[in-house]
Formats: sequence, structure tokens, C-alpha cells
Amino acid sequence: MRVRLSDVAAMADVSSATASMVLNGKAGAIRPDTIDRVLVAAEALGYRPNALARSLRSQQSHTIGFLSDDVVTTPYAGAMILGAQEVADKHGFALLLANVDSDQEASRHSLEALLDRQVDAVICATMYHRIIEVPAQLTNSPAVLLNARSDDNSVTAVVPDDYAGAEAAMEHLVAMGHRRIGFINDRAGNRRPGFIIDQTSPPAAVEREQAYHDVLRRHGIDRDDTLQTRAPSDPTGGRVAATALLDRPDRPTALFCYNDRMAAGAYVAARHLGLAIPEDLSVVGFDNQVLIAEAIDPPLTTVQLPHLEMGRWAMEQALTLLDENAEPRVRRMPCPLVERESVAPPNHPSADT
Amino acid sequence: MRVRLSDVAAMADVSSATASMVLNGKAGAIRPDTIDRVLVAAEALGYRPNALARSLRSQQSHTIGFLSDDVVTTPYAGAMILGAQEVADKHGFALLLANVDSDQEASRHSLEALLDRQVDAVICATMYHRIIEVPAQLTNSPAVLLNARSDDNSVTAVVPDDYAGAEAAMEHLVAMGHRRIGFINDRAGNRRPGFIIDQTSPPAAVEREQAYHDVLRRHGIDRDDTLQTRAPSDPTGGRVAATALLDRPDRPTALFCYNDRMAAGAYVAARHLGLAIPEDLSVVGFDNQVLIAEAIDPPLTTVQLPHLEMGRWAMEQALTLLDENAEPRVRRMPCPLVERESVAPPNHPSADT
DNA sequence: TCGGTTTACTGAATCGGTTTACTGAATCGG
DNA sequence: CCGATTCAGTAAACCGATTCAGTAAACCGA
Repeated sequence: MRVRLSDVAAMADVSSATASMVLNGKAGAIRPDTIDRVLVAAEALGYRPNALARSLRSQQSHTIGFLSDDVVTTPYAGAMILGAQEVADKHGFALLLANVDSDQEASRHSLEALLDRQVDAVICATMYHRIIEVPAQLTNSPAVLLNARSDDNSVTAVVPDDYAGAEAAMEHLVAMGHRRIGFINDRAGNRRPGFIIDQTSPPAAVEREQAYHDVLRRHGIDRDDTLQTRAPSDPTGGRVAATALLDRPDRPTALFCYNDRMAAGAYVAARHLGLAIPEDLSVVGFDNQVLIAEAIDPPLTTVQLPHLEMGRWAMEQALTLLDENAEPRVRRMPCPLVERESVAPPNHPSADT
Repeated sequence: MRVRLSDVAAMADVSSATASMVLNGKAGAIRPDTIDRVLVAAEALGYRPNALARSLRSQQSHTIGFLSDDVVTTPYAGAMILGAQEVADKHGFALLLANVDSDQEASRHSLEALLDRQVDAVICATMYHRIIEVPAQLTNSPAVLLNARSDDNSVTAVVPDDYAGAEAAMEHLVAMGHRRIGFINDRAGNRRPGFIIDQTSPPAAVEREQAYHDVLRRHGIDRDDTLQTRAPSDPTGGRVAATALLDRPDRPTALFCYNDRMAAGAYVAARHLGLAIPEDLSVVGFDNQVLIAEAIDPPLTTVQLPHLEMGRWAMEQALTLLDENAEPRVRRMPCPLVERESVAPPNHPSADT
């Protein structure tokens, strides 16, 4: 079997207590030559401590539970996990995965599987920016919400700053000279709840809409509600919505889309109407789904969701929660604008200013 | 703190040995009323066994290590993890994550972190179908390769059946009446090795090329090497390669692309040349990156990489390896053709048959 | 009534470490 | 030269379960 501490101790001719202290750097009162003997023996035998035994005694598993609500449907998960992973690794922690789905019972079970394994903390990630109800079982152990926050902000959380991201996108369009800017928002609804429950409409949609209006107002552009619409957040939804917005004389010169998939749909609509991007129509998306943004022509200017950074931050917080019990804080992570080639000054600047 | 088994035992007025047996269903020789007392006590106290202690004693952590070589860069990871997760969950196993990168030293360290935690088996996943050298540390514990296989097939592994997938794509094109079919393959090279080392050129590229030629030959279509080209596997590579293939009088009526990103590039090339898809040009991709396939117009017919199924299969194998030690086997998972709208019969059937 | 089984449980060892309290020897101050 | 420290290290308890060997009581047949 595996080499045990006692094997090392025997070889070095010391007690396992001594060997333990040496290998853990608590060798304050151990003679240098003894330390050497232990070190040499450990090396010779290729000793690796049994983390289970260590955790049991020290009541610290050096493991963080990562609970997420649907790994497969979005490619976002990877970035969040990687960010968390990266930080965990640097601190000698490992990530224990569990995923919850719409089945309440199964979800509780998954969470308990994590807790039973004595994870030191859990990171609770959602695939879309959400406001969730924190599972009761989580209140005992340190928890960080990732891409979600609790309704009362009583749990440390990190979410994308959708408002600022949308603001940047809109400011960019306005700076390019656009005055008539359409907004295709997500049609909220039929998000299946799950053990994690939406309490209000998705923050992303409301924040981006707010930013859309605020930027226009700030620049003295009159509100025109016919320029705003909602649709399912997929390419088809985007195409249909964009067609409605664009197929008229006073069409907007730019479109701000809820996400890149809808933006891709808007591209299709524009082409069918004979509108060239960016000459006749500028488009900005959201998410920076590189797969889409680089696959469509021209490459899409969009706003990045900082999944990697959020993952990192969440793990950093989780780890600090282990020593200090800090006040819960909610971090809004910036969403930088990623400029590609779908935005240009309008061909025929509208004259409403 | 947490409720321990001894707390339950005390409440039920039995020894912890008895409580243990009752709760583990080995209560063969325990009186029904005693069983009840224990059950009631456990329920009342909300007892949950400490998995660490249990694992230490039973020498089984009920945890599988999931080692992967780069979670973030591709959206494939999610599906593989989810598949593995799903099966693990069903059997009461959890997934412990680790990722390796190009840094050998760091990678060894990650793997050891898994092994130290006494994972019962390890699934070693790569983001691209590869032939890898299995890390020496893995030879002791059960291991399954996911989306990769070892050079000598001495380790159980599951890979996509790239040959059959490409065959299906080509047969589909031929069945639609195409005789002049272009093939844009991946330009192998500058794949950074890593602790996991490529030994030959990527299997996906060679298998798909083989299938391309075999299908043509099978249908008596003469080989025309000017219809085949290679490029970096991104949209730009696809666009450049497709332009070269299409911008000539005897252009192919269909294009088989190494992946969906290149196919998207081919769309761009076609449009610039005034070719309508699928009327003037049929296109088939590979990967079934839904994000791309549904975002471009028309939706892309492509071949699916069965990541979810491979993830499931790998975990199933890993779990069976725990009880029986079966012969290593290598499974080639089918890659189904996903028909969308980018394929149609050729406009002007070529006359070379 | 008595030896032998069964029944229904318990004590204690164990997994592989960590940590505390303690001890024998060396050292030191006076 | 003696009692008090310091030094270097060890025995044993402990983390929270599982499990084997053992035992007291009940039961059983002759």
C-alpha cells in the first residue's frame, strides 16, 4: 500500500510524532540531524501524507465545494470554474463539484454530499446572473455566491456589473455618433426555477435596460419606445426582433442586443434587409461569446462577462472567510467593452438633435 | 458542532457500533425496536455521517478525480464534466477537480493533490481528441482516459469516432448529389504539448481526412487534391481556405470543414464571392458547437462530438474498475450527424462521373 | 439442570495522521 | 555539586467513523 507516516518515522528511527512535526515545519525543538533523517527517509520512501487522515484530525479538508446550477447548457461555466480552480490550487485547496438542477430533492442531496465531505466552504454558482434564495443548509458553512446574489445581500457574492457594461456599450455607440439606437432585450419569463429560485426578473435585463435609458437621457436623446423590444434570447429571437426594428423608414442606425446570440440573429435580419454591418447598421452584443463574436462577419463588438475574474474573486473570498469571518460583501465586477468591427459611425446621422 | 454517530448512539441508548450497523443496513442481528430507536434518534438529531472518517476507515473515498488539461478554452469541458458528474452522482460519488496546463511541474502537483485525497479513480480528460502519454503516478490507481487514449491502448479510454463521423458527413453530401466536395482540414502543429504529450498528429485530423478520401473512392469519385487544403482551425483560417477553394471556375459544390469555426469562416468567404448557402454551396462542419451552428445563417449541418456520452461512459468505466479489474478497453463513441439547413443538392451537378 | 447455541449487543482496535502533556538527559547558575 | 531549566523527543489521546472478537442473557434439548 501507500507509505505511511509511521513508515517514515521507523526508517528515520524516530516517533511518528516527531516525523509529523518535521514534515509540517513545526520542528522548533528538533535537532537538525534528526530533521535531516526524517526528510531523507520521507524522500527515499516517496512519502505523501494521506489528506483524509489529516483532514479528519485537523477539521479542515482544504476542499471547497463548487455548486452550480447547470454546467452543460452554457459555456460560461468553464471560465468560472477555471478562475476558482486557479486560486484554489495556488492555496493548496481542491474543488469538489456538485450540480443542482430543477429537481429540488436531488439538489438538496447534492449539496449534502458536499457538506458530508466536510468542505471548508462552498461556492454557489449560477449560470445566469440571478437573485437567489440561499439554501438553508448553507448558512452553517462559509459560502460565496458566484454570478448570483441573495435577495437581502446577506451573503458574500460577486455578480457582473451589467449596468456599467451596458453603459459602456451605449456610450460607445453614442460616441460614434449614433442617436437612434435600438435595444433588443431579453424576454424574461419561463426560466425554470429550481432549488435556487428567481425572486424577481433577471437583473441583467433590468440593469441593461436602465443603462440604455440613462445613457440616452444623459445625451439629451428623446426616448422612443418603438426602438425597444423584447424577445427570447436566442438567434431566432434576435432575428425576429431586429427585423421588426429595422424594417421601417425611421430605422435605428445601431442596435444594442441583450446577448451575442441575439446579435447574431440581428446580423441575419440586417442582411436580409440589405443592410451592411457596420456601414448601415452598428451592432453591439453582450457576453463576449468568442465562439460567436469571431464566427460572424464582421466580428462582433460586445461586452465581456468577466466569468474568469468572478471565479477568482469568489474563491479568494471563500478562502479569506476561513480565517476571518468578514462582513458579507457584494462585488460588482466590471464588464469591459470588447471592440471588434461591428460598430462604425452612422451613414446618415439622424437629425433629431 | 456537527452531530456525530456517538451522539445518535447515546440518544438511542446503544453503542456506536450498533448505531453504525443500523445506519448502514447491516443490522442483521439487531432487534426491530432497537433499530427504530436508532433511526428515530438519527432523524431527530439530523445526523449526517462524516464522509472523511468513513473514507479513512473504509479506504474508499467515493470520490473520483477529474483531471483535465484546460477547462477554459473550450466549451466542451462542460458536457464532459456533466456527463461524468451525472453518473457519479447516481452512484453516490463526487468529482474532485484538478487541471493541468503546459507547466509540467504544476501539473504533477495537481495530480498529486488528487491522489493525496485518496480518490478512488481518476478520469483524465483532454479538450481535444489526443493520444497521450499516461502520467506515471496514474499507473497505481484505476484510470480512464476521456477524449484521449494512450499510445499503446493499455488504459481504458473513450474517444470520439472521428472516422465514422466524418464518413457520415461525407456520405450525406454524396447522397445529396455532390461530386466535387472540398475538404478544409486542420493545419496540425503548434499544439503546445504539456505534461500530456502529443505523440503523433491529432487523430481527429487524420481520421477525418481518411474518411473523406474513403467515401469519395467508394463512390468512384476521382481524387482531386486541389480540393483539399489545410488551415488554422479558426474562422479566419476557414475563410482564407474556403476563398482559395471557391474562387475558381471548377469550384466544389460542397465543403466539408474540420470544425464549426472554420465553417463559419467558409460562410463569410461564400458570401463575399456571392455564393448562397445552401443553393450554391453546401457546407458541413464538425463539433456541433450549438452556439455557432445556430448563430450563422443558414443554421449549420454538422457532426456532433459526443462529449456528454463520453463523460458518462468514462465515469461508468471508472466505477466498474473499482470492483472488477477488467481488461482495458478503448471505446470509440459515435458522432451523429446533426442536420440543419446548410446542405442541399448541388445547383449544377458536376459532370465528372 | 446443565452444556451448548443463538441472539443482541458492546469494547476496543483501526484507518493515518496531529497535538498535547509529559519525561529523561543535558545544561546551567550559584 | 545540586536543583531548576532547557532540550529533544515520545506516549497517548484524538478526529469520527467501521468492524471484529467477545460476552451476557436467553433459549433449547435431553
